[in-house]
Amino acid sequence: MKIPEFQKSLTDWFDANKRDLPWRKTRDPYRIWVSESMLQQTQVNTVIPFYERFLEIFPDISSLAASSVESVLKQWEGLGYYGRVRNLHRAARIVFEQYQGKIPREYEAFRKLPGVGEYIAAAVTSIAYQFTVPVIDGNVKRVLSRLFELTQPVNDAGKKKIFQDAVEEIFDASQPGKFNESMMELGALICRPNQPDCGQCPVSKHCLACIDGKVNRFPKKTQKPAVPEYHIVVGVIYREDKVLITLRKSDGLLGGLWEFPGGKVNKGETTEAACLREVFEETGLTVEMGSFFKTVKHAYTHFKILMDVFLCRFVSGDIRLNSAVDFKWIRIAELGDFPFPGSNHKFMHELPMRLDNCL
DNA sequence: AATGCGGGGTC
DNA sequence: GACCCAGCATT
Repeated sequence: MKIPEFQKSLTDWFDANKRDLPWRKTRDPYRIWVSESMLQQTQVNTVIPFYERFLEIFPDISSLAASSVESVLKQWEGLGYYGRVRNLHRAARIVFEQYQGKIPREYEAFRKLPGVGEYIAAAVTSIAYQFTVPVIDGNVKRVLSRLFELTQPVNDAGKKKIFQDAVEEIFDASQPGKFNESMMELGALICRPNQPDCGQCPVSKHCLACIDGKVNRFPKKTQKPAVPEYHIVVGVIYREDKVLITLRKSDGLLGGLWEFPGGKVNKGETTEAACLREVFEETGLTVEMGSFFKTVKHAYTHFKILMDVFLCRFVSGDIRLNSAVDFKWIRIAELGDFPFPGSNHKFMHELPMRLDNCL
C-alpha cells in the first residue's frame, strides 16, 4: 500500500464528507471527553440529545465536580452503562481537587483517571492536543480487518495487537486527530458492518478485501452464546398517595439508580406469590395484592427479563432493606425527579396516582 | 484473558 | 429475533 496516498485520500474524504456533530464544534478537552464517554458502545444518533443536554447542565469540569452523583445519573438516565458517568463524575472531582480543575495534559496522568482507558485517552489527546497516538475502536478494527484481510476476530476482548500493528503502519502522525476521526468516520459512513458502500470508499483501491471481492467476509467474529431470560416481578407499593422506591447499590448493574422493589420468580411459584415474597424480602414490608398492572420485556447485554408489574397496598411493617441501600416514599408526580432504569420507564409513566382509583 | 456492564438502531 | 455500536473496570 502507498501510505501517503492512502492517508491523503482518507483525510480529504473526511474533510469533504464528515458529519456536523456537536462535539466537532469544539476543541475543549472536557467536551470531547464527555462525547467519547457517551459514545462508548453507543451510537452517534443516540448520543446527540444526551450530549447537548448534559453540557447545558454541566458546561465544565467544575460544575460536574460540584454536582451530586444522583443529579449526574439523572442526566445519563436512558443512556445505559451507568458506570461510565459514575467514573466521569469521580474523575471530574479528581481533576478539580488534584489538578486545579485543569484536565492533565500528560497522557499518563489523564489515562489514570477513572473511566479513561486506552481509547478515550488516545481519542481526547489526539483530537484536543494533537498527541500522536492512534485510536482503536470498533469502527477502526472493522476498517483494518477489511484493508488487510485480518483474520483476528474483532469482538475478541483484549486481543488488540494485530490491530495495533496494522494501524501504526498507516497512521498519519502529522495530523493525528484528523486521521483518527477519519478512520472512525469511514467505518461509520462507508465501511459499515452491513452493506459497506465500497463504490463510494475513498481508499477502496488500497483495500485487500475490496480488491479480492471479499468485503462481506470481513471482519471475522466469534460466535456469542445465547442469553438467558429471567422472569421477574415488581411491586409498586402504594401508601395513600405515595409509592415506595428503593436505591440500588452504587456499583454493578444499574448502580445508583432508583427502582421499584422486586426480584426473580421461583420455580413453581405464582407471580402474585413471588411479588409478595420479593417485596417482603427486599423491604421488610407486608403488603396486600392489588392488581396486575403490566408485563414488560427488556433486554440487557447478558440476559433478558420478562417483568410482571403488580400494584400493591402497604399493610404493615418497618423498612428493613436487603440489597437496596436507601428508600423513599414519593408521589407519582415526583417519579421524574429520580434516575430509573429503562425497564421501569416502560411502565412507570402509566401508573395511577393512587391505588384506590383503579380497584 | 475473561467477564460484567444498557440501550437503541438496523436488518 | 440477532447483530452492532467512538470501551472500561475488575478479577
